[in-house]
Amino acid sequence: MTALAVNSENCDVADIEDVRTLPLVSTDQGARGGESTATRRERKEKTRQSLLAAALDLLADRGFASLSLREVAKRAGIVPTAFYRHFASMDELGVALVEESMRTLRTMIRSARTDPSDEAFGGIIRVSVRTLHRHVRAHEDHFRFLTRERYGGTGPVARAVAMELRLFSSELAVDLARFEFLREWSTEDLHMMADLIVTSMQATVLDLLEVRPGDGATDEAIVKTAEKRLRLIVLGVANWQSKHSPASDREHPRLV
Amino acid sequence: MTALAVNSENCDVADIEDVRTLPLVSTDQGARGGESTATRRERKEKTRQSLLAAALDLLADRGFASLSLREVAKRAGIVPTAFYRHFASMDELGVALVEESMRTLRTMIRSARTDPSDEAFGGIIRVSVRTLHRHVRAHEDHFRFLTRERYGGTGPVARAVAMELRLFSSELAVDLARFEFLREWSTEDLHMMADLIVTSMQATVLDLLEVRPGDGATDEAIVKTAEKRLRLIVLGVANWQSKHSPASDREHPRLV
DNA sequence: GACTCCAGTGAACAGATGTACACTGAACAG
DNA sequence: CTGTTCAGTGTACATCTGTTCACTGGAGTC
Repeated sequence: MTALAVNSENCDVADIEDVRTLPLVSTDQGARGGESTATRRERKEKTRQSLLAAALDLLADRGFASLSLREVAKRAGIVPTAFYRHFASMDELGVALVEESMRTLRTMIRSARTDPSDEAFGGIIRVSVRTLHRHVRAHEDHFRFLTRERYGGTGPVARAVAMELRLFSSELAVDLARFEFLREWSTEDLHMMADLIVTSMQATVLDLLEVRPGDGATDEAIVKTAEKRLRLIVLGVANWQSKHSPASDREHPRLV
Repeated sequence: MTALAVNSENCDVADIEDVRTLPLVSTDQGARGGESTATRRERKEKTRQSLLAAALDLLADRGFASLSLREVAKRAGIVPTAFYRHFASMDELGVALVEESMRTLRTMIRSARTDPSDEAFGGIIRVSVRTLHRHVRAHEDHFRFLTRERYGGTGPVARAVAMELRLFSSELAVDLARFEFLREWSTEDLHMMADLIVTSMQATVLDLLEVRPGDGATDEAIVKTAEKRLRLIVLGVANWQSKHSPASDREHPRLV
């Protein structure tokens, strides 16, 4: 138990970050072989990545809860006990996986935000859904992990995912607030709308992850449905608005 | 292995149904004690229910995949090996649980359908959401199980849930088709709309299941948000309609 | 009353699991 | 060159898992 505590103190992410502040000039001296030999920290980081990759790999068709430490270690090519050099428990590995997956998701958001799309909601919808589609296909494992653990999980992992997704929805609400004709909406309603959009997007992700080759439903069809769904929501929003404040009966940028 | 096969042949639901066709007059003769003594089939059914209840109980804060046969048996008050008298595997128990939960859900639908609500969508929304709320609170375990396994599970259990939910969504689409001003919608679009509604309802269920006492969010707030979400969707639908077929610009029954 | 059936028992198994412990050897610091 | 650090190894153990097998005793049948 004492040994475990020591491990958890020495092998955290925090540790790696701390170490970065130490003098690491010795790399020039140490890394002479070029490839076979590497600095100790490099090696450690590498097997850490192996562990994460191994876990993600095994998670392709199972829940995180059914993953055993030994299994992950074996697939990563290390002995079970060496696992503790990197994570104090499977839960910690899981949280790290959430962070990694969330990085993917955030990259997607940034990509969608900075995309050259005009002010029209219709353009935004098309671009957003296509961005989503592209990223889901490029990182299926991450998205699968996130959706699965969000609803299926229970431990610290599920909590971490839930928190991040709530944050995500809030950010979207802020984005929405920028739109001219949503200016008069209450924050509460904006959040409601953001949640609806996020929920709808999650459904799309699920659809994309569940298509089996030769299942009838193609990616194209799913994307089209997703766009329709969002257009439906936006139409509701527009109408809602004009109902509550007649002043905004002026033209909206082409909506659909 | 042979023994197992024999068990799975003898202990299915099918078996119980078959037995019903046999002469069961002997009950009059056998059940004399009144309560302590019971017919053999009654006893069996009772411990079967115990098994299902035990599993559902354990599933309160865990995934089905992390449930062990021994655990369930122990909580049901029987020895592990006796489990096989009722189910050939945990998966089979899981599927039975899906059926039981789905019965709850269908009861809810029927209750919502036959409720005295006028033709107005607004009334329907209010009644539906309140019906949902009531049933979720009355059978939290069932709803928790269904949502968790739908998204988190992987095995036959998850497949069973997915199938039932798809069916559910289809039924809703048929219901929607009855509305006057949706008559011109394509089946495809109706399904899209039904999916959106079901998805939104699922989100509501999740919200309801995740409130912790003293979490800020009350049941009332969740119900209100849920109603808003649905109203938003319906508004979108109404507008969509009037966009695609100008003929229907006539008055809709008061929508919100 | 004698015989069959079968839900539930209890001991036993092979395998997997998490984790403690003592170790090795190469990267590292002086 | 010398001593330290530490990622990774191998052994070991207690615990839990699914499943087998032979059994018991009471309900059900004739």
